[in-house]
Amino acid sequence: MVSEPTDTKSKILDAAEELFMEHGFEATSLRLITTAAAVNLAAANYHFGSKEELFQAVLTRRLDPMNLDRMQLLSAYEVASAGRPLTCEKILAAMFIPALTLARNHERGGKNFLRLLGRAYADPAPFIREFLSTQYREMIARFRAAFSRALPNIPREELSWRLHFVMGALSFTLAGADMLKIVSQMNPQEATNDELLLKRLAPFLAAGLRSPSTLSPADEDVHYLFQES
Amino acid sequence: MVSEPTDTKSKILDAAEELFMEHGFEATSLRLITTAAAVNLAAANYHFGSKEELFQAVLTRRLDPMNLDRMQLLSAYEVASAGRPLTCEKILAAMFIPALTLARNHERGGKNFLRLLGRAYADPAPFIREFLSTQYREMIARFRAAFSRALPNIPREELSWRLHFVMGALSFTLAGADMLKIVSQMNPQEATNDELLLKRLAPFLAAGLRSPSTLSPADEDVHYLFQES
DNA sequence: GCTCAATTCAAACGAGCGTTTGAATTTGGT
DNA sequence: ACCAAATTCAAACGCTCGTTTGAATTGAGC
Repeated sequence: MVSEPTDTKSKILDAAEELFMEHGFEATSLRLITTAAAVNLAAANYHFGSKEELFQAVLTRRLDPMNLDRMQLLSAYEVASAGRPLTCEKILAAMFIPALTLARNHERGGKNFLRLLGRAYADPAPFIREFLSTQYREMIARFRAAFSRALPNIPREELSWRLHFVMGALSFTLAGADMLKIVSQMNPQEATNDELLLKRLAPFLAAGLRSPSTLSPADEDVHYLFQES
Repeated sequence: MVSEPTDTKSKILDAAEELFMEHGFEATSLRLITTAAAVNLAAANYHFGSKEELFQAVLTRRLDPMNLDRMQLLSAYEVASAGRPLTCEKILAAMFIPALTLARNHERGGKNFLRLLGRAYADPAPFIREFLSTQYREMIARFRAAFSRALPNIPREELSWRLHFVMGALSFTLAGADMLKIVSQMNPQEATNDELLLKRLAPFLAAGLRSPSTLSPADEDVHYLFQES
């Protein structure tokens, strides 16, 4: 049993995390948050300044440690490999394990936060996009360099696309199992098993990352997507 | 030059499509839409009933024909293959080509709509999720069956996951190139070239789809993601 | 040219929003 | 015990929202 927070600031953050996840940024009012947190409405503005700053605080609280963990884990793998390039699976593990740890450690807020994060990726609000951009820049740069060493035959440009696809599949997957109800009648027990989910996602993405670059030798010759019959 | 619509209903749909794409559902007001469309505020409720119904009308207008095209294209490929299972690339082409056609045909609204659609996937509003779920159910079922024939060695369950990842990477990619600015300093000319984008995405996803199923023989034996050193 | 339904319009409704205010209360140092 | 800073609180401010209303305008059929 996780002990409930006692200070106003944490109570607001916890309630905001859950409600932002459930309804999105725009559709979640400060009155809804402060009522759920059992604090006064003005406390939100007093402690965080504005609704936007509260949202950023919700993200920062868990995102900063997670991305730090990712980079430290990647560094540890690189040290252990003694100069040899890492496998794609290893690099993906450095991305996924901190996310899994987050999902498990804070049983109350962990999964909620990952869903919130996945949805924030697709939010059109400029302040959200700028915030995420700066939060991720350093981590993405580190992982891009690692993938570049792991896949020396993939041109930089194509690797950028593939890293983009990886982030897409990951965030979409973390954003929630709702789409699963469309795609399949998934076993609900398994659908909530994040570890198994990422164990399926990692090999899928590793295979895509390793696939030979079709565009680098002669971009203009690749028309198989539109071939006839 | 595409001729501007003259009737009120189309003017509202066009303005709503662009503004919903730019700001999201909650953050876009009917006043903003009707002002941009140069029509009276009440016209939105008169023609569409409510803001939610207007949003659904925006999606339906292009989504229904696109998904019909996808299914017809898949059927055409299946007929042409004369009973032999299709390749993953072929099935993915049946998913992607109608999206590309949409992006190119309506030069004004095409790309806007795809970005709107990609963002709608991640919108937490229940009415949006239910709407998309019913809109996609038939198409997803058809493509799942096609992939199942193309990949007989992948267990049904794992194929559901992989189809989920495909939808994730696709919708994330369609939702906009904003994340690309994080992932890389992408060539902006290329970043807006949807055809080339999907020509990079399709091989990436096909490789992931074809990768051997690691979990089917003995689920509990796969711990490589957490192996030491 | 009249009729009647369809459409457009300006105006308003009630509600909820983020934020601010200023007083009341609590807290921690001396 | 006292003071000053930090925090909580009820109330309100100004604003925008989606929706509704009822009259004005349009337009096709007879």
